[in-house]
Amino acid sequence: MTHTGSNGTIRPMFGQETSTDRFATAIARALARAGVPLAEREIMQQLAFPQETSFGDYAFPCFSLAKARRKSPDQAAAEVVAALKALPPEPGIASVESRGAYVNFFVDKLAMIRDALLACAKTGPKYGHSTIGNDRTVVIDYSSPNIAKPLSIGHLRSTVIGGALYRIFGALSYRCVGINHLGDWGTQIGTVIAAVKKWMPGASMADSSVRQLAELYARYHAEMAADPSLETEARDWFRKLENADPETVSLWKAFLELTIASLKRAYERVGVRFDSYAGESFFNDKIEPALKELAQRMSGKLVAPPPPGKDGKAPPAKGDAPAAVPVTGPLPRMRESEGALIVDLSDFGMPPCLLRKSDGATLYATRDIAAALYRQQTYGFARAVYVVAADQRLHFRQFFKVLELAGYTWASNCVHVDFGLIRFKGEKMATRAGTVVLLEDVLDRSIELTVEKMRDRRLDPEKQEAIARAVGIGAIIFHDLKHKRVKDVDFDWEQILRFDGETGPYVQYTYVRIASIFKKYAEMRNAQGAGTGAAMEADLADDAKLDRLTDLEEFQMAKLIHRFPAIVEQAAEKYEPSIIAGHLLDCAAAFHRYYRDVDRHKVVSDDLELTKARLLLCSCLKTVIANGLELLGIRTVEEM
RNA sequence: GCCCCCGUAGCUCAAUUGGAUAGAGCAUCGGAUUUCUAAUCCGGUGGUUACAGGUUCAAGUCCUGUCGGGGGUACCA
Repeated sequence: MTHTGSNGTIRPMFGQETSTDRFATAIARALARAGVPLAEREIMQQLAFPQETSFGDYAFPCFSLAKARRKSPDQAAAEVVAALKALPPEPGIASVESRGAYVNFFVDKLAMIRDALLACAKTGPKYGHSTIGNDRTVVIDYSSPNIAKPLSIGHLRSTVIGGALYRIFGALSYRCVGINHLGDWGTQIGTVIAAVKKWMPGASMADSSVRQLAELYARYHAEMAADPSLETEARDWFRKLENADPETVSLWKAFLELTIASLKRAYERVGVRFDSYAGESFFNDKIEPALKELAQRMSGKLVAPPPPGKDGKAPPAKGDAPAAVPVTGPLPRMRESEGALIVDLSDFGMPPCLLRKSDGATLYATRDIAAALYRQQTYGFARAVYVVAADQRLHFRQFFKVLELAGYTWASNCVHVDFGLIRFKGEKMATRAGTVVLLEDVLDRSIELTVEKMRDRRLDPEKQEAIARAVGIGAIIFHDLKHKRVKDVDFDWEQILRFDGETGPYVQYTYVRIASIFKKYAEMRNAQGAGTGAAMEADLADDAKLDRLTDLEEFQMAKLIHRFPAIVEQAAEKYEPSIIAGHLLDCAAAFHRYYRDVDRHKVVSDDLELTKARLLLCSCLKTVIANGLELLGIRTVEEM
């Protein structure tokens, strides 16, 4: 079975399929030959990266070995090194030494540089991608806002995390289905209809905006507190909708269309897309059959006849199937209790999962179950991922457990990818309380600030707008994705709009600087009457003299490039885009450190051979940044 | 009440999933620009990893308890 573990990690779905690191493999092989009594795979799992890079590139801790051999760890490490030195050298490994309890390995720097740069240059925009997904389907449910409301900053997390996972899994050759499970049904819809009928009679939807609808909703909700009759009115409207009253239905459809159009504009801005907008209403006619199936599988009993169909006619009578099962002996797990239909989960330390209210209506969990069945049937997913806030943990545990108890083997492939709440000055944000910050307002503000910041740069005014958009919005997305999912975040204008330090603009700026180096190079070549820029970057790998890259900083950049594919896999394995964001920050920092030391590292120089080697290195780092940002949904710009 | 998550520098976060001297950014103090874009770089200050026990060769990480913050907890989604 699958669980979002307590710390948010999830059982590995990759297993042995992860692509291998040739250096780690060589080291494991050598250690096994040198008498470490473990399988090569186990050794590889124990390999670590020393945090102090001068200690080596890979390390093997000898504590457990020492215990087995009844020696001190230092001694064991020394013995291993001695044994290693007696063996023929492994390709790619330059030297080994023991330091305390560790066996530290130094890779052949040139080999690492060559591996990294050639692989990266060869695959270019596909660097970091792989085939481990093998076309298996991953269904990702994310964003999923309610209709007739604009997106708030609270929707940002699900939207960008889901969007990033969509692209990350896609890059690993999973076939992704992005689903926006819109909240387009329920009494809240009745409230909106009631409010519109009351205060906007006769107005056409074309003249109104989602924001207006939201305001009406908030107003209605506020007045409801004083006037309870409004509540029944709202409920009546929803009943009308359920009974397919034509006028009400067309109003509802208008809300839906208006909302989707507005959502699509917002999603386009943050680089997110969906394959399906099948919201709650889509499952209305799938709930009863799903319940019936569940009841059959769990020998449960159905309570209360299904409500009448949309057109008032009786629902298609599919036989009076498994009606009441006599209750004898231990209570069936799925049963009637207090007039409601429940699945008893007390064995698992959870409150019961409610499938039908005592008034016959179905609930959140019922709909999710119907949706899961539908998705399994329709898409045959290998994994269903729900990117939903952490306050829904219990709901997902219950709902997955019910699927499991019903005997659906694929229940173990359902995963709740949870994330911390966005709070506003310590409080949960709520539309009703009016403490919402709208997503689009945040994006706009960020773009404005970017424009201000660009003012003192001499940039082509025509390009300015596009640049400001990419940088401003990128800052917001990156700020969200750089933190681990589990953390709650307090919304703070000052922090979200920060452009210095570990931020999106910092990473984008790295890209800009590298692009600028290439411009400089193109100018130089043109002055010499050499080829054009486009061909230039592509050809670099062919004749680059990589042995000219001898500085430590260059090796360190190559190491980061080399690790990128593993980083992407790790991000998928843990459903954690922040791993990619963190790696990009490392890349950016490594480059800036390198770049600022102009005396030693001027890329474009008179030494053409060295220039080309360095250009290739920079080009690869630029590729990693571009690919990483693209996975996060952030655009790159050539200047800023 | 019970269950779940979180607690690391003044602030926001990392820490290769149990490994070496706990690292970054912001803020603050001090430096670097005739240069391929300073949205940058270098250095200083800043830590009893909430607290108390325990397991282990090794604990920020695992276990128990306490404190603090957040969330959830049968007919909302």
